[in-house]
Amino acid sequence: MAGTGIDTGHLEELTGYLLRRATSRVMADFVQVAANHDLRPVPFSILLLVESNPGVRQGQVAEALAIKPANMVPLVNMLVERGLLRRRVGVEDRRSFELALTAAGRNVLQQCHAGIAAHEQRLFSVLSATERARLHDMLRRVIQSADNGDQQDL
Amino acid sequence: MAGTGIDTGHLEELTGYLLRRATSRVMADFVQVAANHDLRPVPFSILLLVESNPGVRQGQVAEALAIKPANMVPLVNMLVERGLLRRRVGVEDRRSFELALTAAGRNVLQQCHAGIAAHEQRLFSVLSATERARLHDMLRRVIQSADNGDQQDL
DNA sequence: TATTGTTATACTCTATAACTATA
DNA sequence: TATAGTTATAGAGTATAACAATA
Repeated sequence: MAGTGIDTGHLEELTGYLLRRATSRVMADFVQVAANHDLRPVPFSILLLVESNPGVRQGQVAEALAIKPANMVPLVNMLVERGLLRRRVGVEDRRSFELALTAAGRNVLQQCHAGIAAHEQRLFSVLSATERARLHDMLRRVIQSADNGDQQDL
Repeated sequence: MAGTGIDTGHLEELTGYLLRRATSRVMADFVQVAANHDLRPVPFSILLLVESNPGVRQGQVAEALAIKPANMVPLVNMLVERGLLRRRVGVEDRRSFELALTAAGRNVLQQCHAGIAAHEQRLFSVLSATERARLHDMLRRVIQSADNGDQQDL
C-alpha cells in the first residue's frame, strides 16, 4: 500500500482493517470539506439527523447515531452555543430536550451540500454506481446486525 | 436503524457515514476479542505487519499503516515494554530502529488467530463469500486512491 | 542540509460511574 | 423505582511544531 512497498501480509485480508483504513481516509477528506464551517463528522451527523426529525428528543438522536448520552451533552451544547441548534424542554416530558435546527443551522447544511456531494464523488469515483449501491447495502447489513441478537459468542 | 425508528434522512445515503458506523461496530467487537491479550486495533496491526516484515524500520511501519511517526513512539514503547516487540538500532543507518517480533509476540498473534477468524465470521456472516471479496476489492481501491494523485480539488 | 525518530501538546471521539430532576 | 439528561473523568487515536542524532 505504501511507497516503500513492504509486505502487508494477513492484514490486507482482514475486513475490519480495510474498513478502518478506508474510513480513516474518507473522514480525513470530509474534515477538509467541512472545515469551512468548523463541522466535524459527529456534529455534522447530529445536524443532519435533526434536520430530518425536527423536535426529536436528544436521547433519540444519541441512540440512532450510537452516541452515548453522556457524550451528547457537550456536542449539543456546542451546536446550541454556535446558534445552529435549538434545544427546548419537552412539552409532554419535562425531563427531555427537544432539538430542532435554527435558520442558521439549516443554512450551514445547505451550504455544505455541494461540498459533501463533491467529496463523495471524489472519494468513491473508483467505484461504479452499481458498486456503490452494493457497498451501501452491505454496510447497512453489517451495521444492522448490531441491533439484533448477534452477540451469541460474547 | 434504531428501535425508536426516527428518520435517518440523507445520512443513510452517505457512504462515509455508513463506513464510519460499520467500522465502529466492527472495532467494538474486535476490542472484545483481543481484550484477553490487551491488544487494541492499532497495536495489533503493528504486530501483524512486523510479523510479515521482520527487521522492518519503524518509519516504514508508520507509513504502511498511515500512523504519524510521532504517534508510533509510545505505541512501540508499549509493545517493547510488554515484551512483544524487539527494537534494535539499524545496522546500516544508526538513526533508524529495526523492529521484529519476540517469541512472546509470535505466541500472542498465534493465540489471537482463531478468535480473530471467529470475529470476522461473526460480523460478516451477513455477507456471502462473493460479497466479502467484492467488499475487500472496493475498500482497497478507496484506500489506494489516497496514495495516488487524488487531491485535485484540495 | 535532509532524514529518523522523539518530545510535548492538543483535540476528537468513545467509555463508565455517580449524580439531578422528572416521571 | 425508572428514565432523560448531566457531570466528571479516563483512554484511544490522531494532529502539529520544535527538537536531537545521524546521514
